[in-house]
Parts: sequence; C-alpha cells; structure tokens
Amino acid sequence: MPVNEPKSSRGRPTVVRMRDVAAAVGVSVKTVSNVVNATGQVNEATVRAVRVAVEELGYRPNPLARGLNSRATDTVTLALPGLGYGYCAPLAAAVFDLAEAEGISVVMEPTGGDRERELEVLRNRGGLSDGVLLMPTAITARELKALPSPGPAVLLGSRRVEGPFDSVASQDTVAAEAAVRLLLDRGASRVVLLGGERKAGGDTAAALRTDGYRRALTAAGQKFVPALVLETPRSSRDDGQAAMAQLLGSETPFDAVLALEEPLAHGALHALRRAGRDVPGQVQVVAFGNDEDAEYSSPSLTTVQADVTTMARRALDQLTARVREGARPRSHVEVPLTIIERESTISHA
Amino acid sequence: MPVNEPKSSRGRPTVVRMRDVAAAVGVSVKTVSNVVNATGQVNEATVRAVRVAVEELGYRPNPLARGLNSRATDTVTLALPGLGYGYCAPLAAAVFDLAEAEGISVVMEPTGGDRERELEVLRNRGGLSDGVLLMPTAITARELKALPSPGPAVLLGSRRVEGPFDSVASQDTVAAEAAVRLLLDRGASRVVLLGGERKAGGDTAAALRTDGYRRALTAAGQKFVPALVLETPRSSRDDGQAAMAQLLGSETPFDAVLALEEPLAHGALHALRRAGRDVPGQVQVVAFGNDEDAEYSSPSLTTVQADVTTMARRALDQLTARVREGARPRSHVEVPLTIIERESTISHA
DNA sequence: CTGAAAGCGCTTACAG
DNA sequence: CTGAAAGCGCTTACAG
Repeated sequence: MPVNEPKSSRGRPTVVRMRDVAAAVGVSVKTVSNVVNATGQVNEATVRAVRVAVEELGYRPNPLARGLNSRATDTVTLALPGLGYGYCAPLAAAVFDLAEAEGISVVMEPTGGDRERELEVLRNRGGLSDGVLLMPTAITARELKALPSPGPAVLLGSRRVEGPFDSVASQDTVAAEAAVRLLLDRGASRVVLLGGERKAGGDTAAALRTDGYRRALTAAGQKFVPALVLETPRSSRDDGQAAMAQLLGSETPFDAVLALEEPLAHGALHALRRAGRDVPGQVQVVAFGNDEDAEYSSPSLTTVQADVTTMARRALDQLTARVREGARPRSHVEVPLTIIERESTISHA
Repeated sequence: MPVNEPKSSRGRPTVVRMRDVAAAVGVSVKTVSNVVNATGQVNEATVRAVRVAVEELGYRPNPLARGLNSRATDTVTLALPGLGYGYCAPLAAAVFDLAEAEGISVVMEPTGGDRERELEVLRNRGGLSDGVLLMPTAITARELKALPSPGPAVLLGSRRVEGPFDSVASQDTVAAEAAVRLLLDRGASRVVLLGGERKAGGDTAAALRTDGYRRALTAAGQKFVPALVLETPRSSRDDGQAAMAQLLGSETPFDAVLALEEPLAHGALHALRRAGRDVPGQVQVVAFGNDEDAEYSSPSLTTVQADVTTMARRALDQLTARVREGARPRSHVEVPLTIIERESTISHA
C-alpha cells in the first residue's frame, strides 16, 4: 500500500497553464493566447508549433481566468420555477439545445416559483453567467417595473412586462380568446374554464388566460358565469378529475371545457368518461399544453401550444445582443400560440 | 439626444469591487474578504461596518475571481443525452433541486447521445464547473475504462462502469428480471420484450434490461424466442404502437409485454385496445418508466420505476466528496428500481 | 508578427 | 484581530 500518493493526485490537480505551453514552444504567453483565441496575426509555423504543444500537453484554457478579464463566460442562467411547471420542460430543452449549438453553457436555476429566489436571480446577475433568462411567476409586474437597473436579463413567459427588461411573452390572452371562440363556433354555449381565476386582475398565466376567456365571452355577447370557472389548487390530473367530477355532480349544465393546463384536461377527460359523457359529442375539450400525450389520449386532445422553440430562440438572441451591446433599446417580443385541432373538438363544418 | 452616454452605461458596467468596500469602510480587502466569507476572526464592530457598506454599495463577490483562486466554483456540470431520454427529465429535476438546496449551481449540457460530446465533457472537466455528472450512452464501457485519469466525474445511468470513475447505476438488469418473473408468476408464459435487443452483449440500457429478461426466462426454464423480442427504431409511442400492431398481425401468440420505455407501452396499449385484446385479461403489460401517465392510462400501467431522487442524491454526494478530497477510493453505488403494480397486470392471487 | 508589463477581482500564506 | 504582498491563469493595451 502506497502511503505517499504522488503529488499530482493530492490537493490541486496538476494543471497545464498557458505559460507552460509558451515555455514548451519557446514563445510568450501572448502568442499562445493569440493562437488559442484566433486573435491578432500569427506566423503559420508558430501556429502549428503551438497547436502541437497544446495537444501534447493537453492544455485547456481556464474559463475562469478568461472570464475574469473578458467579462464573458459564454454562460447564461435559465431561471424557471421548475421543469414540472406548464411548458417549462420543453422550453428548457429548447434553450439547452439552442445554446449548446452556439457554444453557450446554460446554468439551470429552479426558483420553485419563490419570490425571493426570483429576485435573487435578478440581483445576482446570474453569478458566473453573462446574463439571465427568467420566468417570473411570483414577482408582480409592478415590482418588476420598479427594480433597479439590472445586468443583462430577459424575462420570459406568459406575462408581458413593462419594466427595464427585455422580454419574450407568449400571447396567452389572445390564444385563450381564440380557443373559446373556436368552441363557440363549434356550437358550444356554456364553456367551463378549468383552472381559471374567478377574480380578474392578476398577472399569472392563469389570470392572463382567464382574461382571454372573458374577452371571448364578451365578444360573443355572453355573460361571465362564475360557476363555470373552476379554480384548482394545483394543475395535476387529480385536480382536473376532482374539479370535473364535482361539476358533474352539481348538475350545472355545460358543453365545453377550456383547461388551462394539460394535466387538468386529462383528469377531466377521465371524469367525463366515467360519467358517460361523450367527447366531443356532448362536451368539447381544449387544453393549453405541449405534450405528446395530447395525441394519444382517447379521444385525442385539441391543444393550444406554445411555440417554445421560437421563444427560446428569441430570448437567447435578445440576451446575447444585450450582453454584447450593453445599452440598447428594450425589446419586447410576443410569440403567438397555435391551436392544434384533434378529436376532442367537433371538426369544422 | 445625448451623444455621450454616461460612462456607466457604455462598455463594462460599473462594478463594485471588494476594494471599493474596503475603501468605504477604511479597512483592507483582506478584512472585507474575511467578513464576506466568514473566514478568520473579525471584530464585531468591523463586521457590522463592512456589512453595512456591502449593503449600501450593493457589493456582490465576483465568482470568477473567487473561483480562480479557490478552485471551487460551486458549480457542477450535468451531462445527459437530453431531457427526452428515458428518465433524464425527472433525474435532471432532482439534481437541480438537490443542488440548489446546497447552493450548488448546475450547468446543463445536453450531449444528444453523441460520443464526441460525451468524451468532450470528460476531457473538459466541465469547463467552469468543479466536476461532472455524466450519463454515458455512446461511449462504451471499454473506452471508459481506458480513459486518462480525469477531473472529478461521476458516471450515472443504467450501466455499471469499471473505469476510473465514481458511479451511480440503477439496477436495470435486476429490475427487468424481477419484472419478467412477476409476469410469469401471474400466469404469463410468452412474454414479449418491446424495445429489446435481439443480440446480447451491448451495454446500453436496452441491452442491460434485455439481459434481465433472458435471465428470468432461463431461471424459469423457458427458451429465448427471438420473435418475441421487438426491436424499435426509437422509443416513441408510435414505435410501440407500430411494433405491437405488426406482432398482432403476425399471429404470434403472446400473453404479456415488458416495454423497456414507457411511451412504447402506451403505444402498445393503444394497439391492443384496437385489436380488442383485454389488458390484463389476455395480455399483461409492464413498463420501465416514471411518468405520471402510468397512473392515468386505462388500464393504469404497472411500471418499473427508477429512484431518481436517490440517484441524484448519491451522485451529488460522490461528486462533492471527490471534489473536496481529491484522491479517495472509487465509489460505485447501485440503486434498485421499484415495481409499482397497477391494473395492467393481474393482481396477486 | 511577437513580447513584457499591467491588471481582471479575488484568496492565500505570511507578518504583525 | 488586521494589513501588505504575491499570485490564481488569463487578456488587454502598449511597444517594438
């Protein structure tokens, strides 16, 4: 048994520095830096010599040292409530993939929908990273407006934000309105809003979608019926099933459902099936969602899909531009959602 | 129009350094450092004064500069093929949450199951991060064994790895064997392996699970029937549906299915339903998976679940220990999977 | 095309 | 309990 470990395996690992490469080739660190970063002009032969030494010594530039000077780490922070919320999972996947393709690393920061953690992300300017992509859920639009001038940050999600930030917002209100209009066009007259908010004025995704619901009713000359708005504690299948079962038991008449999160819709479908209600014959169903599941439930589910790839693309572009340019006009991008019609709504006449 | 922007909004943002805090309080940077990091002993009054100055000036330690010295960035890289693969999504969520709770940031690095990118992650030692959590899918066990002594890295996934790495492996072979045994116990005699590999010897998750399938058959005195192993191009619902539909058309008799990925099982259930086969009366179904969906399909699906939280916990612990201690014995953790029985298998007599 | 020097913002011994 | 100096590994002007 070796009592003394070799030096290299104790404490700090031996590391090959730019200086070591320079010494090996017989040039200055500046020249090595030029070769490694393709900066300045370097003699062909020198370039080759440096490349060989880099390879042989296994030199890797230290991103910390590099970042300390250049102020660029090519890293962004993605702060979402968590992968389980709304379309966060596919959105995160899109950000990871697009960033990877550009050589940008992504630090994932789950906020848990916690106000303090959301604020901390903004204050922190992302720590190691060059900037922040934040989906605010607990910070209100008013607070956001009043926040001190931040480091590079892009807000993304369902809320349009007026504050000192760039933003990418999905047009949830518009999409909810379109979804309700579709249901009414297809003959529905009493549309249940599953997962909605009875009182207006909030700026959560649910509140914004509820606004669209109200607008569509108003435009169609219908009254807002509180009994048709089903608030749920969370957005799980169980919640959807329970809320729908309760409504079915109450004998309140209805002929359509707009579910604000897809799991709610699957729960509702379950309850409707049990109650013997035909979908879409007796009840039409539309849900906000992105899941592959929508296609495979029976009946398959008509959905309102957020275009997460576009959202990720735009958000990354905005952040990159702000990191590079510093002062530039705020940019607010709105991304439409798409309605994918499937079997849970009556097909167009 | 102001032609000259104020200095602070051009180029580098004005930044408050430790030196600025020191100057404000009238102490040295060392003292500020001591307060900020709770190192050494500092006078009560000095501590307070520094705290106040930190607050007023809005000082935030620069993690890059800190990391350059201490060699610790409190950041780890999580390299998975992608959120859509097997249990990667819940595993990633678990890593994000556990790390967050410990003040560790996580850089997500999607490898796309690409060999080069997997190797790059290992060579790179994670770039900015202190260490790497990698799920290898394309690198073979042999290659892994031969890799040069790496920076801190933990391999995780279905494969047990012998190389110079710590590892956390889910016991897929054991679990597959148990699942098949369960099916046989419940009266099945011809078990289809959906998503399996006909030829033995690989070390992908599918191959390891296929090994378990073979073992269970052998233990039960049954022969391995190649026609019952359905290879699928990917692991989507469509693949599961297509493979099952083809098998149903071929008139090959079978009375149970072990699906190696959950979407395959949902596709298979779809095909079985269409063909009028009763589940579990005529065909019992078990699937590897973690999805909430399993509970809500009809019939609900018996699953083999990986304990992603434990895997994440152990992997993070191993990595933290290796980062801190450097040389220490390799640690190989195996995490069992759990079979959750639901309606798609016959309940125990 | 290349080098020597200064400096990024912090921490780490080493003195007091 | 506190300070002055050196240094982490790189890049950035500035000279040649």
